[in-house]
Amino acid sequence: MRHLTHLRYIDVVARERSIRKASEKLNITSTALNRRILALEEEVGTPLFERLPSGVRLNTAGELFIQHIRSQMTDLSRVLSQISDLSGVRRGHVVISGGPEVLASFLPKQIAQYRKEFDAVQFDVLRHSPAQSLAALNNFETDMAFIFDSVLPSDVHIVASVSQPLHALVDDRHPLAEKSRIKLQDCLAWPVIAPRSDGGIKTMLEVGRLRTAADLQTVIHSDETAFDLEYVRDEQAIGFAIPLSFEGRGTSLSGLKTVLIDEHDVPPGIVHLVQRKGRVLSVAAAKFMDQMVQALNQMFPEATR
Amino acid sequence: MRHLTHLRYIDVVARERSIRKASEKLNITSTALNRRILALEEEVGTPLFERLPSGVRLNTAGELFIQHIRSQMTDLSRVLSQISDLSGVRRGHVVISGGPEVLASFLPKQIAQYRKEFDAVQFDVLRHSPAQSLAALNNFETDMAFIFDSVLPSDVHIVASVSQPLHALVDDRHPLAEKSRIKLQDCLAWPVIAPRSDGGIKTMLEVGRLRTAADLQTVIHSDETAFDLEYVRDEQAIGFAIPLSFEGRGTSLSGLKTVLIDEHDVPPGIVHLVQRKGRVLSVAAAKFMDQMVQALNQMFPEATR
DNA sequence: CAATGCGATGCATTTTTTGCATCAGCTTAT
DNA sequence: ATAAGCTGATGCAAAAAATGCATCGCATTG
Repeated sequence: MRHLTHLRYIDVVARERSIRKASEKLNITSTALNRRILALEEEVGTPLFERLPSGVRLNTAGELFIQHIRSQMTDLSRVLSQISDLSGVRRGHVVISGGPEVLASFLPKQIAQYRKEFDAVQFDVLRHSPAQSLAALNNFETDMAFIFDSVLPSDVHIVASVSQPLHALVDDRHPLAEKSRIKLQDCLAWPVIAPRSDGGIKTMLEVGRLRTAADLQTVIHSDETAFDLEYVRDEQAIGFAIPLSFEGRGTSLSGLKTVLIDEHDVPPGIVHLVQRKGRVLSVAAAKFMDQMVQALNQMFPEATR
Repeated sequence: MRHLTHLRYIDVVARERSIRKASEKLNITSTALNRRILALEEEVGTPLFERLPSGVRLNTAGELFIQHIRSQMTDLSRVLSQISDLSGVRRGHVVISGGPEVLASFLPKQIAQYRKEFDAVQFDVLRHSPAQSLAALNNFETDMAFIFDSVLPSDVHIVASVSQPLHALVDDRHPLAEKSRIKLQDCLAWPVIAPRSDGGIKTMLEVGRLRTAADLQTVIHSDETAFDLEYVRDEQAIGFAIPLSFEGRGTSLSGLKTVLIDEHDVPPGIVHLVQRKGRVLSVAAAKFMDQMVQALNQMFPEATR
C-alpha cells in the first residue's frame, strides 16, 4: 500500500529518533526521507520534529500528528482485513503482547486452535512487561495484551479478568507433590526458583513474604519458563506458576506437579486481557479475542467477570 | 495537504458516481483520475467500484473503504486543528446542519458570538432535512446537526435536547396578539402559513389537527422563514414558529408577536443537537458545541436534559 | 443505426521523487 | 585544542511517477 508507506516513513523516524537510522531501516536514502519530512512539515504548516545534534525528536505537534498516523495505519489494516473477509477467507494480522505467564501455555494453545480454523491469519507474539504492554497498546503496536497484576490506566479497556492463585511447581517425587494444598512456609525447606523481573508472580511472592514472614531460599532468578520446568526436575527445587501457565498442558508437564498454595498466605493475582479503549479491532483480532474470552471463562468459571 | 488530496479524489468519485464528472470537479483529466482508482484497487487487491454503463458505483468493499477514507479525512483535519490550537490561535472549520427552525435566529446568533472571540474559525451552515442531516453526519460531511422531532438512529450521540412548544406568529395588531395563550381552534378564523416540507412544525400541526379536529386554512406552504415573517404583516395571516426561531431576536421581529399555543392541543416538539457517535470533534467544533449547549440550557432551563 | 456517454489504454510530456556529493553544526575522543 | 564522527539540510542531475491527449471498446438511448 503506497499510501501506507508514506505514513510509515514518519512513524519509523519518530521511533528511531533519527532520519538516517530510519532511512536505513526503510531502504531509502536519508535525503529522500529528510525531504519527505520537510515536505510534510510544510504541509502541516508547523515543524513536527525538533532537530537535535544527535537526531530528531517529536515536538508537541508531532506527538499529536504521530498519534493520528498510527491510528490511521491500524485503522486501515483493519478495513483491509474486513474487505478480505468479504471474500470468505479470514485474513489478517493479530498482535498480542503478554508476560511469560501467558506465553508458556495458554497463548500457544489458543493460537493453534484459532489457526486450525483460519490459517490465513498471522500472529505476532510479543513478550512484554506490563509497562511495555501498555505502551505498545497506546502506540498501536499491539492489538491486545495480557497484563498481570498491575494498576491499569483509564485508556485501556478490560475485556476479561481472571483470578490466578499461586501454585508451587515441583517434581513428581518431591515430598510436597502429594499434598493438594500447602502453606508458603512449607516451601522454606527447599531451594526455590523465583521470577527475575518485577510484577506478576514476583510481586505475589513478595506479598506472601510480608504476610507470612516466609523468607524463601531463592537460588535462581529466572524469567524463562522452559528453564524453570527443567530445573525443578534436576534439583529438588520449587518453582512457582499460575494456572494460566500450566492448565491444559499435557506431556510437557509430565513428571511435574502443581500444588496450590494457601490463598491466605498468597492472595491470587489477577490477569487482565485488555485492548486500547475506543479502538476497533480487525475482524481477525476481534474473533480471536472472543475465542480467548470464551476459553478463559471455561477454564476459570469462578474467575472475576 | 497533498496526502489528503489523494483521498479526496476517491471520495468525490464515490459521491459523483462518475469518474468523468468527478474529474471535472477536481480539475484534472478523467485519465489521471481513472488511473488513480485503478492503482488504488490494485493496492487494495480488490475492485472498489462496479463499472456501470452510466458510471461507477461503490461495491461492498468500496463502501467499507470510503467510510475509512472519510473518517480519516475528518480525523486529520481535527488533528490539524488541534495543532493550530497549540500556537494559541484557534483555527478550524465547523460544519453544522439543521432545518429552517434553527437557521433563522439561533444559529446566526451563536456563530456571531463565537466568532467574536475566535475569528480564525470558519463555519459552514447547511440547510438539511432530518434525513439529510443524519446522512451528512454519517458521511462526515457535517460535524453536528440540529434535528427536529425525529426518531434518531443509535449511531448518533445526542448532545442536548430542548422542548419546543408551538407558537403562533402574528402581526402586532392581530386580534390574537393580545392573548398570552391560545387554542389551536382560535386560528381557524384566519389564513395560515404552514411549512412545506415534512417533519418539524408541519408534523406538530398535523398532530394538532388530529387532536382537535382543527382544519386550518392553509393558504401558503413555505419553508422560507423570511417570507413568513413578511407575509404575516401583509395579510392578517398566522404563521407558526418555535422559540428557537424567535427567542432573542430583536428588531427583526418588531411589529410581530408570538403567542403560545395550548400544549394540550399541540404537544411541544423536541429539537436535538447531535453528533456522530464515536467521532472526536475538532477543538473548534467541540468548543462551539459547548457554547451552544450552554446557551440552550440558559434559554430553556426547563427543557429536557 | 447513428449518436452519446462511459471507463480503459498506449504514448509522449511534464512533474515529482530520489540519489549523490557536499555543507554546516554539534559532540566526543584523542 | 583539534580532528573525527555524527547529525540534518541543500544544489543538481538522473530516475520514476503522474498527467494529458488521442483513441478504443462497449453499452445505452433516441
